[in-house]
Amino acid sequence: MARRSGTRDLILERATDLFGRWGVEAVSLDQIAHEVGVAKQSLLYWFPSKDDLVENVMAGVAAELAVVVEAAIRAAPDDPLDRIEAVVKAVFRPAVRRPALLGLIREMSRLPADTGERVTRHLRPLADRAIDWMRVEMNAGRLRPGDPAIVIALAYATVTGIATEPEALRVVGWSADTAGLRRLRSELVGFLRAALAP
Amino acid sequence: MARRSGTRDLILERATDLFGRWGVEAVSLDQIAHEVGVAKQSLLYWFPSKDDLVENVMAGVAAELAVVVEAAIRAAPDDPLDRIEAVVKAVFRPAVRRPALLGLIREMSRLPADTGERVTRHLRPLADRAIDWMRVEMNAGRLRPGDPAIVIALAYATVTGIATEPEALRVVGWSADTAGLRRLRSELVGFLRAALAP
DNA sequence: ACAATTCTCTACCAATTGGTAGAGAAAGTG
DNA sequence: CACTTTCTCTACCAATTGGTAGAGAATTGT
Repeated sequence: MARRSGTRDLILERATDLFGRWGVEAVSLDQIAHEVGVAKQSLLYWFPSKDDLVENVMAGVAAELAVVVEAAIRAAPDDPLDRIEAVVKAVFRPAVRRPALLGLIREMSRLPADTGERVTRHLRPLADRAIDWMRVEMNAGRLRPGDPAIVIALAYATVTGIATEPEALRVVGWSADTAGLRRLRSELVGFLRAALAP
Repeated sequence: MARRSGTRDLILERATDLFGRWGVEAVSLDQIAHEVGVAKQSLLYWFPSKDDLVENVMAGVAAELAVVVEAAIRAAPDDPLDRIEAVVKAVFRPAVRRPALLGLIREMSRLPADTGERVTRHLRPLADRAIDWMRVEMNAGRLRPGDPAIVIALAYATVTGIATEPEALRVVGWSADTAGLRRLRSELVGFLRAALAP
């Protein structure tokens, strides 16, 4: 078995940040190796190709996100709007601390089709459960009725978009200090509550 | 003066699509030249460097978007929600026909800071007017009150996100046929109306 | 202590990158 | 016609890309 090397984890960590910030194609193996402080060939020892590295990074991100979301759901109250707020807040924290997290998910659409497909599979169960849940709540009249799948996608797009587009926020004159962050999160929650309330 | 060559326009057009779809870094000059059906050095005649090409592409996109939005606003009714719906519909059409359009705006955050800054300047007047307008409507009680700048950014993130993340939509099982598109647009409008209504 | 395994390295490679130099065609102008 | 401007090309180039080959440490189990 692997000696549980820290190198591997370090590579994954730095690669996640770099890929998420600049895009997969824009980041070279040399660059990652240099940031990790190791020779490029050590990367290629742990991940036999760049594609392989990318796939592992993606799987890691998907898994981390799934854990965060599931924990938030379990701990959240029953009211659907409160629950959504809990999930958003749970995702917001790691997303802001590490913009690469959500940025990476956007990278999926640029991956070769089969790699994207494989990563997608990690996310689909999560999405399916979210859709089922939303359908139930809509039918019970506790959420604004609509196509649950699309509404989930819209809510996701709002959260991901706002968390990964510092440029858009700069254009409207927003600043990234602590107060700004709090205001952003609170407006985001308010926006979603209004969009989803029955 | 330039002979008003069609080559230049063709290069801009193909480059816009390719940059928007795959990201600026991922697309090579050779690739663009090949798709245009011209030698790479002809690109470099019209645009002395890749950076220069990128900047022109960005400026073109910003200008096109500005025109579409302003036209929609001028033609729209007075009620703020109707007006927002008109803008969304106006943007949705070109965005779907040409996903690169909005995708490119996301690329801005990956550009070298000064290039991004310059492109940003084309968009800022548009954003400023949108914010002022939204503040007025909020104060008049015709839109849900909040921080107008952030709310604009949130609405923008929703529209851009949903129009540029086919992957997210695929995960929730959405299909890109005509009926799917209509449903998507209608859900998007409903979502925004609910989010912004007073 | 010893051999096997695990890990990281230097040295190299073909292909591709953005970009330069400059020749030659095509068109407009006197 | 000659002459200038506008445009596209072939031929290169240094730097960087992802990746291979294989030597040499470090660590492990026996």
